Amino acid sequence: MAIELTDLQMSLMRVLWSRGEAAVSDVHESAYADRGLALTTVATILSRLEKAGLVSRRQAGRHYLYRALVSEDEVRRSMVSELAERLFQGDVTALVSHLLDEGDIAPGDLDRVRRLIEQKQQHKEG
Amino acid sequence: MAIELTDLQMSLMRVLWSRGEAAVSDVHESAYADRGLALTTVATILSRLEKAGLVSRRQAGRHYLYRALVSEDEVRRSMVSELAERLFQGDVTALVSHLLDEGDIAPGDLDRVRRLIEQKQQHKEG
DNA sequence: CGTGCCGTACTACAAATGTAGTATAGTTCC
DNA sequence: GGAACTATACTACATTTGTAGTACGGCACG
Repeated sequence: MAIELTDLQMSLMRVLWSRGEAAVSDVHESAYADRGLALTTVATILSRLEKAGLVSRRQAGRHYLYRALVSEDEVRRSMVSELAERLFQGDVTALVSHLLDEGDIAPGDLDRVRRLIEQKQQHKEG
Repeated sequence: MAIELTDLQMSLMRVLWSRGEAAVSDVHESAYADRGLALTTVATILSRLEKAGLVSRRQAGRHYLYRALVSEDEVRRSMVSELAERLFQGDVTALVSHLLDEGDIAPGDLDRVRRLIEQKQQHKEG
């Protein structure tokens, strides 16, 4: 169940997530902007992802349409918890603390996060 | 500056972080508990880490003593921000939200986190 | 009907990683 | 001094990933 995607794989998956279904050339055009990838490179990655069971494809005319088999949220869950495991021995709270400490969060956002927590706590109580 | 360590590398680094300096055999004994690694495997990883500039070593009698050149916190910062980049396009607040949403945080810890934020906000104000 | 284009399949290759065996050099104990 | 032991160095190999070239098959247009 542990999903680990690299930057490159993520950038292609993102296209599939946003489009639902996409041909190799579609993915290529979207991902090409970021990185100067050859079309065959995109095709290779997509077939590898298919072999790995992360995407499926169906014939549509003469080309294939690819579709993600895992949701972005699943991937996020999996990868974040892998990271928490790797860096904080699974202590998610420690990860949150780390994030708060690092100061990568703007003061305004800190407030937003606090309200998020309060909301969450009221749900529990309610 | 982007540091990316795999599980295996992390488990060896952790030994170095906790001991300060350690011989291959020390690292092996500590990491062996987790995974049934051969001593030469540990040696290989350590020399690769040295080549990568993440650890240094000095002769001590007939063996080497290894020492980490990057701190655990540096590694955490780097890897967490890589992940935030990869999964949330760098939006750290989104990562925090995700963590709060996933419910992997015990209610009590949620409280702890909230207090942490309040503290942090008072520091800013003060 | 032939030719060219489009898209996929197959092949290739270097770097990194997990994993470990073998060779070698120095030390220490009879 | 020789034998055994110990720790490191070197070599090896499969797998994954990034990256792309080439070959091949089918549809479309003239």
